[in-house]
Amino acid sequence: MLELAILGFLYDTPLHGYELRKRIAALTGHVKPVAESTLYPAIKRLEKAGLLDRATEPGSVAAPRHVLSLTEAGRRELHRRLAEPDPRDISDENRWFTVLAFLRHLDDAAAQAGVLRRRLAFLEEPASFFYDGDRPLRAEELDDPFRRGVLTIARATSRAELTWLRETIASLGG
Amino acid sequence: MLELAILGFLYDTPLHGYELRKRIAALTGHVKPVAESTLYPAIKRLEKAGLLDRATEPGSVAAPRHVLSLTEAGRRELHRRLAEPDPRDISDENRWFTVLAFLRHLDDAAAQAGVLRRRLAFLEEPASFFYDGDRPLRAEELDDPFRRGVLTIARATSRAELTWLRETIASLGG
DNA sequence: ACGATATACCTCGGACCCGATGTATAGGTA
DNA sequence: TACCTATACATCGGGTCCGAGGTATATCGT
Repeated sequence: MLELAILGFLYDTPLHGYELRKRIAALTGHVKPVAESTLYPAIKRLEKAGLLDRATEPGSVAAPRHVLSLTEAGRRELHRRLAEPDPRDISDENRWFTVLAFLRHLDDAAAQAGVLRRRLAFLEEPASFFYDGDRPLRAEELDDPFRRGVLTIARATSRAELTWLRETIASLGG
Repeated sequence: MLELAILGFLYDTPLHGYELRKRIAALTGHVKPVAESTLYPAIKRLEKAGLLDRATEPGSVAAPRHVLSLTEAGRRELHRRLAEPDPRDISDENRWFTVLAFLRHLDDAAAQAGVLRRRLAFLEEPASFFYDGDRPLRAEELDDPFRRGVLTIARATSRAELTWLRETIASLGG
């Protein structure tokens, strides 16, 4: 998820680590903060894998900046991660939102629609958080008000997203 | 999140690891699967910390079961984790849902309302995923249909949850 | 002159997580 | 007979993540 965000932001324009940190904080930080001690090693990983280039520039304010840019391999890797997301990227909303935030970088509309269709299939499966044996329970069947809340919220999300997915897939010519 | 689920399920009734695994899979597994090799070490951690007791029983079908039950310290720890959730438990929906799934174990209605109020405060803060400088952007201001989708879905979730939170806090006498 | 804050990067240890793999037993099925 | 699935537990290595702490420079307020 973090690596996808790094690749996604750098696809648009080269950035140094500190600026990257601020952009990632703006994107997902209010929900899932990312520590500096997570970001810098992640940058090193991607650099070591040949996906990033580093160019040292004199710092405009303080210490020298390491301006990062995607290599050709990095651009390909971003496309690969967007076109063939991990199952977790589909099911986990945090990761899914990160995919959506950068899906425009996949310039093929059919490939974009394919990714949306995978999320659609996931949401259309009958699933709950609470079961009676194998049968998924509905909000109305629960006594616990907090568990009822979980289902109420999840259902609202699911409805909004299903509507949006179907519209968007249609508008992509899928 | 995993540890909270273990403590939460065992609060109701003793269970062996394999059954615990199935319950956790039913609760959060469709969104965020938990591997066996994550569960068993987590059980050991909690046991080592004195929160769990283990009693070996002959297996009803196959290998002998290790039936796990909460110690008094384990019950206190669950209450503590529910009453004073980590900030991440409030902001991250996956973790928040786990808190909600077991919040009924906190028998004090005022404490329950306090936890809901923390989530309410988080949702009432003006936040987005995308910004123009410091100003959070609305869905309508975005050209990118995928990013617009993120905000559309997030807004639907937020609205449903705000309504539910306010109702539930009121009904708790908060 | 002093401290706080922002910029800009980094390391270390410990905790956590996962995939792969292993060890058994029992039941079904080809 | 052979294999697959389910039950039930566990370890190992590699990787990821975070909090705490460290190193500088520049700016601003007091």
